[in-house]
Amino acid sequence: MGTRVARGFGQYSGVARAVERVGERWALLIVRDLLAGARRYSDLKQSLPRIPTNILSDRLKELQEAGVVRRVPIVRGGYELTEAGLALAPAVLALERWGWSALGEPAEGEVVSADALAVSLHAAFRPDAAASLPPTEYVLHVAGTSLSAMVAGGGLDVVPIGPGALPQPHRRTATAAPADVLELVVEPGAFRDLLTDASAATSLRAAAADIGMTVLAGGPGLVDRFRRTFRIEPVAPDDAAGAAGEASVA
Amino acid sequence: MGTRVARGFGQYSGVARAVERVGERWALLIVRDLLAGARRYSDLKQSLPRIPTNILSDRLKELQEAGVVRRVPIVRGGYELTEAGLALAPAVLALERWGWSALGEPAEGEVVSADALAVSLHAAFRPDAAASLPPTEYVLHVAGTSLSAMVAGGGLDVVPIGPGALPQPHRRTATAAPADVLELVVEPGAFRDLLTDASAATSLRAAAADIGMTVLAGGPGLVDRFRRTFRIEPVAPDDAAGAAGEASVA
DNA sequence: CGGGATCCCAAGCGATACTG
DNA sequence: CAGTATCGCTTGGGATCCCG
Repeated sequence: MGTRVARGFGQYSGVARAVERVGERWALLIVRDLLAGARRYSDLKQSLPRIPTNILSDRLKELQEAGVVRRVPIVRGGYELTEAGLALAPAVLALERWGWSALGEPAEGEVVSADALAVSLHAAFRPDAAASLPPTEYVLHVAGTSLSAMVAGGGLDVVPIGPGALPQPHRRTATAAPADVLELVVEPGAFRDLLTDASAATSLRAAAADIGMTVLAGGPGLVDRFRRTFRIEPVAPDDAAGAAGEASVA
Repeated sequence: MGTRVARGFGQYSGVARAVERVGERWALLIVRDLLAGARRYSDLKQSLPRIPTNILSDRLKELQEAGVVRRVPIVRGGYELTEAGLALAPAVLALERWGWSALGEPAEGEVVSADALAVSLHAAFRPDAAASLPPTEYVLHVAGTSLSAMVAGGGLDVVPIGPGALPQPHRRTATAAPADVLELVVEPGAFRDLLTDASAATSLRAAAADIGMTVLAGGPGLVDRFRRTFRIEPVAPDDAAGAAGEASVA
């Protein structure tokens, strides 16, 4: 049939409703990619290489029925988030932050897409830290994909670089070119270390080459600026022998 | 087999990892209930009436492997969240808030559990608003379950009422009895209206009986205080004819 | 009796092939 | 390019059964 009557959980609850709408396999990854901007069917298929085409088709239909996604009027095969879909941003970014704590090294065959990277940057972005820093452009090359993150005055704007399909109405308002530009080539694992603040805190620039990162452009100190602008707090590793009394939401 | 090798998405990404760990059907609802406190197998089975017992068993095993859940040392059949599991709170609460916007009326046969209710209150809680209000206890009776929410100085503590299993180490520190106590009996739909701030803003107390709510105890004004303390912003309904240019995370 | 494990069937998922 | 159709395989659902 394709479109399927969502199997409920029999609960009158917020998360139950949320999971009914965006909890099917692949659905939240589609939402994540659309959070980076409107995309066409083939764009999604490319940034989600392992999704079967029928599943992508089914999910897009279901997400439309759920009021999360709608078609872009003019563009053939174009999809974008509705208001309700955009409202998922806090939840998706929270999951993104949580997922980073478990992100280990990339497994065999795992890819990094530009959209995923863009959302990671949004999840890691610290507006208040950025507000007190001079405008900066960060150009990142990670695992074959490239993007540019403009940071100015507490705001963040990420756009993919390259033969970008679907010209976005990116409101990168013609601000004067930023004084500082940092351009990095990083391997996925090194990118995680960059954001996660893990081990190499101070010796990072020195050991840059060792951990899979090379600075193409940008003076010293810009890497530190990046790390103050983008950071995800790691979660304490699971303690098998934790003391008692642990419960309840913070 | 039971425990299953998690099917990956082939993505090196935070949300992909998150969904691999807690994205299976029912998993996030289990986490939600455990966010309300440690629970036993039978407690979970009761608050999730429609979960097949084998699925509950499988999920608990998987969540343990994922480092999200661990067994409670002494209690037989007791489960609780690990540090990593607790770190899911922001994501679960964000999903809870989003889900409320789509929560409509309860469908036939849908239940409301005390744990779900407790998480809803946490999701709706406004610490800054609460900080400027006098300490208050809210006793809610919704669809057969009851709970007490203590609000004092920007803090919230929710405990179920009744023959509560698994005596929680609830750090409801022996604060002096709150000056004000509001006790309500609300139907599920009315509870949603209470939180969602929807239509009946001012005429709420007058129309209390009409919308399925009765005040058992508490002076006038306490309902308004409740609504200032607990509120979830609704999401604009999906506009099928929205203008162009909508994209990117906020 | 609470805490699970086993079974079977239906539904969802994945891979491939195919069409407007 | 943007999907639809088909076909095995895997998972979830529901009932039953087992074990301490």
